[in-house]
Amino acid sequence: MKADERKEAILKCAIRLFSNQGYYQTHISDIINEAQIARGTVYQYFNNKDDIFITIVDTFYDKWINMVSFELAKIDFNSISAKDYFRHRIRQTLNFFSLDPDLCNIALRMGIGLPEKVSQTISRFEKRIMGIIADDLKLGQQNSNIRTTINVELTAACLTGALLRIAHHYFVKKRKQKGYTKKEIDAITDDFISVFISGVFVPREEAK
Amino acid sequence: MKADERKEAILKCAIRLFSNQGYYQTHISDIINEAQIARGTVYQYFNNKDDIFITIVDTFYDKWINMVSFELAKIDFNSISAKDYFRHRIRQTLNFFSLDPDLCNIALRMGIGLPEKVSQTISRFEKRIMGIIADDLKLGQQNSNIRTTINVELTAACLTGALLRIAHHYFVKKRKQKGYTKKEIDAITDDFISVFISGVFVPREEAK
Amino acid sequence: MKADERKEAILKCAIRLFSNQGYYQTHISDIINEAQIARGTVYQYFNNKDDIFITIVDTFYDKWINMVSFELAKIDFNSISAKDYFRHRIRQTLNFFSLDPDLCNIALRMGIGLPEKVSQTISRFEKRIMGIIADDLKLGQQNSNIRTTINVELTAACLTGALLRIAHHYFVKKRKQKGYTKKEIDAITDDFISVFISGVFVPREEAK
Amino acid sequence: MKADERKEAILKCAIRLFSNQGYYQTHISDIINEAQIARGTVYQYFNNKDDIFITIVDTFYDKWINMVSFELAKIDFNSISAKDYFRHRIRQTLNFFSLDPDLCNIALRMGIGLPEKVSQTISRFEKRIMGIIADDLKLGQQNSNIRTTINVELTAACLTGALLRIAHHYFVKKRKQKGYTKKEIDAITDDFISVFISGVFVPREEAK
DNA sequence: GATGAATGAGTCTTCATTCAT
DNA sequence: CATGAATGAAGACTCATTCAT
Repeated sequence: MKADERKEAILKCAIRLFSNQGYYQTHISDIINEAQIARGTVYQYFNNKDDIFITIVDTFYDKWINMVSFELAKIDFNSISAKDYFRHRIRQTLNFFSLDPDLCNIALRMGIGLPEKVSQTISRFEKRIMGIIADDLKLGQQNSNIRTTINVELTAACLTGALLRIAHHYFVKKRKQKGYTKKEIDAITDDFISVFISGVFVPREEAK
Repeated sequence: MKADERKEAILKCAIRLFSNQGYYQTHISDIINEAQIARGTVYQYFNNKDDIFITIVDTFYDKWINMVSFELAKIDFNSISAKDYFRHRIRQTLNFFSLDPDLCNIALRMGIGLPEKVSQTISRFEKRIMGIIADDLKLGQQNSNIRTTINVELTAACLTGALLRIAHHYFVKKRKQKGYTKKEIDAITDDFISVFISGVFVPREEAK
Repeated sequence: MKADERKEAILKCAIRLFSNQGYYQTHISDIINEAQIARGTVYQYFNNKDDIFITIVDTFYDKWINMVSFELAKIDFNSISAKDYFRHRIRQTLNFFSLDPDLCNIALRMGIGLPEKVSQTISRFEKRIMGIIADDLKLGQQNSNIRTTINVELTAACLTGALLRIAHHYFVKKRKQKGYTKKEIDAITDDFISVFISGVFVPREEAK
Repeated sequence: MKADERKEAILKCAIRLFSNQGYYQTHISDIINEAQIARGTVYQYFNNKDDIFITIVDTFYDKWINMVSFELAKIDFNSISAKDYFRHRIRQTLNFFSLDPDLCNIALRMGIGLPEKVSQTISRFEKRIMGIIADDLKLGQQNSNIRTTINVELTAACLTGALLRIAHHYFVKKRKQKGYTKKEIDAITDDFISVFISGVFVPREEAK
């Protein structure tokens, strides 16, 4: 097996294990059993256990950033309404999380108590999500699509919390063998938006 | 020192440590250093490390249940509007979390990767919160205060996620030396409600 | 067993093992087998393997420094000849080394390739010996007892090399069950002095 | 690259590494990085790590033996004085050591704690040096050039200890970029001889 | 009850060596 | 011959738990 494939195989096993058992209860022994390799082989591809974990979260993070940036580039800001824009954002993120329940679980549910460096990668991820939502809210306020009376910090946290929880709820706890269909994700997105829409957006008549 | 006081002292130290360092990175050595007691003494009050942790979360859980039940008993359901009822619920929960940032942190941010029995106490806690919110939503639907068109499960998850995140955001990450005042909590509550209210409740005119 | 006794017992075993097998080939397992204790017990008294080794060398070093300083205080510099002074110095050092062949071996024969911190304690020891010899030589030159024509640096290195090798030769390689007698050490000292004396000191007639 | 050159290249790198880091802290990985070859290639030229180390020391030993024997053959024993004979011996040895500081370091400073077979090659080297010095002393005694009263064993140990330490002191610790000149080595030799000569040899008047 | 010395199963990590390509 | 992926025995260190005093 080539180096890249082997590294990928190790990561694949590690993702499943970290998701199911968490950082501390996933041992190198588990990984080598799962991947059917020798103990030393792991250390040919990763410096240590932390390195494996960080690689996983960082890769997931990078993919998400790419997805978000790419989708933004495709949007025609003249023809899309603020509501549709938000719906699009929410849908894409949910869609992304839905693609890999294990990665979703690792990224969203790893709490405190991890080694310092590991912990940082997790919190960076969550901070970034919330930061982007806050920026979007401010942008919407400038364009008079978002009420200027809302507490942006709190609203961003609400949206983040709700979003991450929805993701975890459906894609981890209620995971489906074959994943969620596009239709199902759209339905979740619509329900999500219908909860927030009136509270966040100014009524249609008042918007430009 | 009497037995009860000693046990309480150990728990107090353990709460701070578990909150700051998490389950795995909090060692019995840390606890005995902090509590200024001998190693063996811990095992006269607790069976093992898990027992300490579970005692902490369970105590917190029981307090919350008591608070919720007690507050419910005081409400005059004839004179309170659905909106005010929800506002009240949210405010009480936030208030409760705000009382002990360490307990709040332990309860809300301990992810997966804990020993099985420990993990259960955490998820039981979160399930219960979401269950109560879902029940409240259904009750509201029966009383025509909550739109029958909403996805109850999802909305409950949204509210739970937003709620837990807000709690963590303000009471753990942005914790204040002297805790939050009643006024500040009210402000957070109002902001929280204003985000959700129109999306969740039917417009006032249509309600009875 | 009390803490001090236990620590002493561990050190005693470690000294013998380090002397016989060197740093790298002495394993914690060897020490616990020899000392009849559990693995963890070692780590109650020492941070790690390095700590054990450094403790041994540092203790030996401190003893030597004390001996050297103490002996110096007892000397009557008015009545002692330079030759006798040197003989005294040599005898004391040889006497000291002869007391514990294992410590002698550890201190004198541990070469390069040890962990940085460990390596430092060894080289500190050797540097100190050579420094004291160089100081003695300079003092002798000021008092016209030592030829001013000698290369002090080189001569100090010669004396150090010869002294340490003699110590190792007799007290480690040709070690005796019951140690060397005072008489035997005196004989070695005299032989040692007789090799160097005429080459180092100015002839008696020319000295004051 | 031809086989011989390749083997030589590996040894060259290994010498530098063993000298700087010692036996245990020099890993096969270090050698292959330094030599820019593949891991397996090392094992086509050497059986194992010990084999590399032993090859290095043995080669150095053989060179030294050749040098010593060759030099001995050139000496006209009728015209050379005992003092000049010793000076010649010392100069040649110092000269030899000065040629390769790394080999000098490996041969002179590798202490105990090496694998059995490795340890033997080192001690063989040192024993041989001391043996030759002892033989020279005895020869000198037969020719009445060396005092018959000296303790030959001790004196040989002194000379060996001093000689090796001088070599290490100047050629390793105070090594020079371009090596030592013949003139500098002569100076060291003269200083060395002047320390020992009068103490070892019978006064000139008494010699034949 | 309180103590703290002792325990040892359990983990991560290292690194010389092998062998199929 | 050269390569480098794979191996796995071996070693240091951790830490919750026990128990004699």
